[in-house]
Amino acid sequence: MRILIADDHDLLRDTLVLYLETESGMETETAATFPEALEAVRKNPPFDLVLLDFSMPGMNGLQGLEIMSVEEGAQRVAIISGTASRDVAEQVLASGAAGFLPKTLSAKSLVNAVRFMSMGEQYAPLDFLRGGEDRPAHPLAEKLSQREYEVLEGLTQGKSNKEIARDLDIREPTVKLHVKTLYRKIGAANRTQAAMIAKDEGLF
Amino acid sequence: MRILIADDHDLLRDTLVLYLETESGMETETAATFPEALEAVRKNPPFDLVLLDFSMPGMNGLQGLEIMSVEEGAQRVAIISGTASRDVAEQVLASGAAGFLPKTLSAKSLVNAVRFMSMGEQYAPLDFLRGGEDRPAHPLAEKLSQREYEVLEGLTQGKSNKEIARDLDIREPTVKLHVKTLYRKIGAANRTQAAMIAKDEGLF
DNA sequence: CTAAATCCTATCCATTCGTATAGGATCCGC
DNA sequence: GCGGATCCTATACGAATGGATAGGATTTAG
Repeated sequence: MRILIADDHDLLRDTLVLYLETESGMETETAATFPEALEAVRKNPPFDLVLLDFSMPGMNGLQGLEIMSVEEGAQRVAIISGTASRDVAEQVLASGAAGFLPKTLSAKSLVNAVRFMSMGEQYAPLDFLRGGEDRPAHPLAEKLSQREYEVLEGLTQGKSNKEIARDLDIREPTVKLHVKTLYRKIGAANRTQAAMIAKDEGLF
Repeated sequence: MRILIADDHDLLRDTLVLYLETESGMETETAATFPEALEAVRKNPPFDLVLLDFSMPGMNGLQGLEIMSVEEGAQRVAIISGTASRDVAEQVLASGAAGFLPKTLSAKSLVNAVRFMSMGEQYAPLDFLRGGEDRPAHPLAEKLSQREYEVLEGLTQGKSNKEIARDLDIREPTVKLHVKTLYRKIGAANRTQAAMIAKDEGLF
């Protein structure tokens, strides 16, 4: 089974390659950037599975996934990420990727996931997706109400109160109240700080 | 040599442990959160070196480093991070940590760095620090003037124009102009978007 | 040296943001 | 059913932000 691992973290790449080859006898190739990965797929196909880091040079988030997906030499493409949130994972899976692998996955689970995906299945850790379907389950997010959570998402996208109000179909004064109360809850002094905090906490 | 590896990415932990033990015969212990790491250090000392992930549950950035540094069982403490920037690295080193290890380091370099640090030296990859000493050298940052760069840093910290003006010792109207022009340069519509863009690009 | 470019400073004004305050709606446990 | 909690709505106002415009200082190219 041939696998291409594209990740700019040498540390992970080096150790993961060793693990996959010694523990499960897979044949691996590596790349540190998205262009390198593309080149590897074109020069040395085919790969049973291509693992792309969500945040590496040239990747540009979902864009890289789209490009790699149409390559002949890449039968299946999966995203691996250390920071991405549930929102991102859902977008990845909706784009038809073979799977989404957070780096909080154990090495053993990853091997199983790789096998699973190369058989044509779509993989994602259930607890990762379930985590937010009903409730945020995040240390910070769980203090916020549903509305406040939605408003905070708007803040992280740099939207104005008016835009958020339109998107959520509520009045602007209401948005302003939610904004103010969520500042208190997360300890922000203004909207920029709120957005940065949410980002640091890995929300959205 | 006993090493404690604290990182919430199981994938890295599993593979790194295997690597360190088989390739260089080090004795490792692991933790997935900062509290776990603290417990390990107290229950099972001493460790020659403690590696702390900069962003893991309970870590709180530099705060975790300070706490761990005063522990008896942790002779030396180093920070490991996949996303932190040069600014953070400098703060870490200034706090008296044994070293700063980006995850872009190769596995081989990491082993060398671990040995180096356990001998009492302070380690940091030179190219990582040098990268921004004279010039930003960043695709996005190099379009900005020095002042605009400094103002943008203030934005990412959620400061008001007035605060930024005070910190840089310039007038507030000037800050407002820099803010406006840097919006144009980086394609932001407001300060929150500017901050998020800078964050995404890994500045600061 | 002159001219262009870049940066710092400044003023004016419309819009947005942040906060306080308050009434009404809904859902819950008791 | 009746508090109590939570959420949505609204008004009002001072503070901060975003944009337009313009003059002066400094640097760089020719």
